[in-house]
Parts: sequence; C-alpha cells; structure tokens
Amino acid sequence: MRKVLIIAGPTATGKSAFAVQCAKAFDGEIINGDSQQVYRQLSIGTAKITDDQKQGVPHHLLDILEYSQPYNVADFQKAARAAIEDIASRGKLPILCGGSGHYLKAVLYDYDFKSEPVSELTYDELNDQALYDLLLSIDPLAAEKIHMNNRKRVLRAINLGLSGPLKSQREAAQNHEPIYDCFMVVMTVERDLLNQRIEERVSAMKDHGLIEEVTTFFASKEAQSFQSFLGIGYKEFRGFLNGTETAETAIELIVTHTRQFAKRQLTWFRHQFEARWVNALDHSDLTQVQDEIRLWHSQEKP
RNA sequence: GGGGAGAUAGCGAAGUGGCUAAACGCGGUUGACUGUAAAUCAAUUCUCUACGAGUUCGGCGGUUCGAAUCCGUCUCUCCCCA
Repeated sequence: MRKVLIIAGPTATGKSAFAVQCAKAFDGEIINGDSQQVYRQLSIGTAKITDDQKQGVPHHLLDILEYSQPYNVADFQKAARAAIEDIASRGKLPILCGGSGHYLKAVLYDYDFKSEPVSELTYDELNDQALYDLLLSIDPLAAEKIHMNNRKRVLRAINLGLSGPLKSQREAAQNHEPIYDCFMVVMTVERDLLNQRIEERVSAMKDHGLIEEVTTFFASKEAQSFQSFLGIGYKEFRGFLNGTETAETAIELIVTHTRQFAKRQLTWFRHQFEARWVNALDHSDLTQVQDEIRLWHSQEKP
C-alpha cells in the first residue's frame, strides 16, 4: 500500500505552507487537492501558492488547465492517483494538500467512476416532485438518500441508473475504505479567528490585483459561463462586470461566501474522515504532528 | 417655525383588531454530500426549568373579551416648505 500524507482543512489555515514544510522534512512532493487551483490563469482569487512559497518543492496538478475548461472529481481522481503512483515510485512521499473534501475522498477511497458515457437529460418539463418520483421508480434506494429539492443530485442519480448500474448498486459494490496507507491532518483555527483571517486574506487578494485578474479574464459573457467562473472569488464580480454593482460589494460577498465555504469544509472533514486535527496556530501541536507523521512514515503497515 | 412620512426580531422587509412569536429575503448555527463539490441541498434561528410556559413589534398611557394593528402622548429618524 502506498503511503499518502494528506494535509486538509478549511481555507486560510496555512495548509500550503505546512505541506511544504512536510515535503522538506519527509522528502515529499505535493499534489494539489483543490478544485480551482488547477486553472493556469486564475491565481489571485484561488489563493494559489507562489513559486517563492513552493521553496523548490515540486507541486503537481497546479496550473494544468485553461480556465475555459471544465474539471470534475473523476478527472481529479485519475490525475491525482497517477501523481501518487509517479511520486511514490520514485521513492518520494506523496503529499495531498487541499480543501476540497469530496475530491480528496474520491482519490483516497475506492470510489469508482466508471468511464461509460452517462446521459445528461435534464427533464426540464418535470417539476421537482415529478422528477423525484421518477427516481423513486428507477432507484428507490438512492432516492432515500437524496432530498427531493436537490435537483442536481436527483438528476444525476436518474441518469446513472438509465445508463448502467444504479447509483445504489455502484456504491454497494465498494468497500468504502481507503486504498492507500493514509495519514490525514486537518488544520484548523478557532472560528472567530478563522473569519478574521479570511477577511484579511480577501483584502490581500484585492491588494494583489484580484480586480485586474477578474476583468482580464472574465469581461466577456462567454467567459462568465466557464465553470471556473463559479469559483468563490470570481462569480461575485458578475454584477460588477455587468456594471450594476461596485467592486466593493463583490469583495464583501467574497468574504461572506468564503466564510460559509469554510464552515462547509469543516463539516465535511468532521464527519467524512478519520483525521488528526491540528490547531494551525499552535506551534507545539504542529511539531507534535510532525513527529507522529515521522513515526507513521517510518513504519510499514502490516 | 410650518407640512408630510416613518419607527417590526442580528439586518432588510411584510403584516393595519383574533387564524401572529409575527410572511419573505439576507446573515448566523447545525447537517447532508460518490462526475459542475469554491457546487448543490436540508434543518434551525425571541427566552426558558422547553411536546409546555414566559416576554415581544420605539417609550408611556388608554379603548377592547382580545392590539404590532385603533386612540392619546412622548422620544427619535427622514423628506418638503420657510
């Protein structure tokens, strides 16, 4: 089993820096586990690590796509697993660092995204209730776990069932266990402090030219339809770009959305993973985790 | 100085006699999550000794069986004319 060190946690807790520190301490290479930082053009709004901050440590899955391209969990799973294999085969420690819980889990656990084409019917003529009834008739087991109002999920489950094995069957076929020897760290900061750091970070983005980045790449209506525009830090500028709102309003929205996002990340990490939680501001705690990682790193799993 | 409008829960905003602890939106809290996940969705949000009880709709005082809703008065805010 390949060893993989995971540095997770909500935004603005210092994951990137700690990952670099670990890479240097354990001869590792970093794999970006963040869904927006894959885009070459988008750096400021995604809080991408700078070349300086990388300190010579190789980073994978960063700047691999044009911002006009779509990207999804399956793509990430494939690329990240390949990167893990590549890094480990050269005797280095793969370090997965990111805040997209779903992405991380898809790589680490035995999620199986089949490559068969799945239909993309949208059933616009059906209301939520009717759509949900349809799912109930196709895959009642899956329906049990999806809320009727969550159209996106209901739709996906229907399309999966129509194109191959049912969603519920696909999941029943998995072991729901990690396929790597994982050590997962979740960096965290007390909520009030975290909110404060988020505010500071967003205002720093502004100082570093976020508005220029946005107007450079997302001025056109076409660009505003790219998936990358959906990221926090960009979509908030829609009103500004169309001349109906100020940049200030956008900045405030980014802060709020980032705060809400951090909360969701925390929820995910709390409930979806077994992890070693670390207070990112506590140096002795950070040092202690490094010791624990060292121990894990040096032992072969039976 | 004269005339007009308004004060509703953290914020915005409905409600003009009982069905109102008070619509709705935002924000907050909690949670779900298997191909857009920085997405999508749900629950909850006056207080408490919490399947019941107690206090709310600027303050005070009335009318009424019953008021956020009607009357009087005070305070504050905004607009117009001087």
